[in-house]
Amino acid sequence: MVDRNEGRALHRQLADLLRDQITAGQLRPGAYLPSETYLGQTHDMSRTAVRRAIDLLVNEGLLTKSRGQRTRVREQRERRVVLLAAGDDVETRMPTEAERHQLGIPIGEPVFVVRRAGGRVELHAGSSSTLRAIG
Amino acid sequence: MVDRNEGRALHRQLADLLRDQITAGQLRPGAYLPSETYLGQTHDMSRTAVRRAIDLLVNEGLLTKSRGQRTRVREQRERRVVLLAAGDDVETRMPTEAERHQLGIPIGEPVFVVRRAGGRVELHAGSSSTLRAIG
DNA sequence: CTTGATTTGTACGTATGTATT
DNA sequence: AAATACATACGTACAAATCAA
Repeated sequence: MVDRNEGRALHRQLADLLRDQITAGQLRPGAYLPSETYLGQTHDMSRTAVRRAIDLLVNEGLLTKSRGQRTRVREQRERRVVLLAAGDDVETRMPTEAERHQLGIPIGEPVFVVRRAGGRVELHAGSSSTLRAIG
Repeated sequence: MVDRNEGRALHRQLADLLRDQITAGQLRPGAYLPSETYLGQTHDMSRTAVRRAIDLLVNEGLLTKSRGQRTRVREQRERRVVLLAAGDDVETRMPTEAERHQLGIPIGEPVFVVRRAGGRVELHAGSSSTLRAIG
């Protein structure tokens, strides 16, 4: 329940509620969220605050939005296995805008940066890759 | 230059300008951004739009904010090396709120999820870890 | 195919609170 | 204590994409 006297920001409280519903499985991958307007009415807060709550979860990788469509719980993508040989290094970070569009990565999903022992650098979408060390 | 007739959202245009200045090295790690108010005046847009631009870059891991202080370009943290043995699997994702606070991870930084061949699962802050496969 | 309703996106303004300088 | 800077919260209006009749 969102409580104005709790001291925490309304949008953070709503984000927590929705996050809990997602992790508890009440909102399953692919499920549609209620509209921003409806969420605002039912939780007695402005659409602005609702949007900020949703944005938090989008950036955590839990939700996807697109204009005109309802917001949905993100579905796990099939993961390809990327093999790591001895000496390969890996970092992770958020993609640049350009990388996001090139690789088709949604907001809220990081990338792997793989530096092969030979020096070559590869970029892999984090949401659809699993690295496996094989030595 | 931000152009209202360009068709793209003002905050996206400003985010692009700032991102370019960061990647070009004109805004170096640790550097302070101008205040939201000043950016709004100089680019002729509302503070609201400026804040949305900055939020984009925070979620890309390029900026850090904290209340009362000016916004800064994020500095690279020292990276610890985490060794991967044959059979270890790695995924990457954004941390949950709880994980972010436990591990002291700023907004916009992903985590490594390392599944050891034995079955144990480790979490490593992406911004301060490099994985190295050793076989 | 067209229309109208729904839903998210952009943009502004205002006011107030809280933390830092 | 005062000024500065970011945070929260509301309201309004309109645009653009999608959906449903």
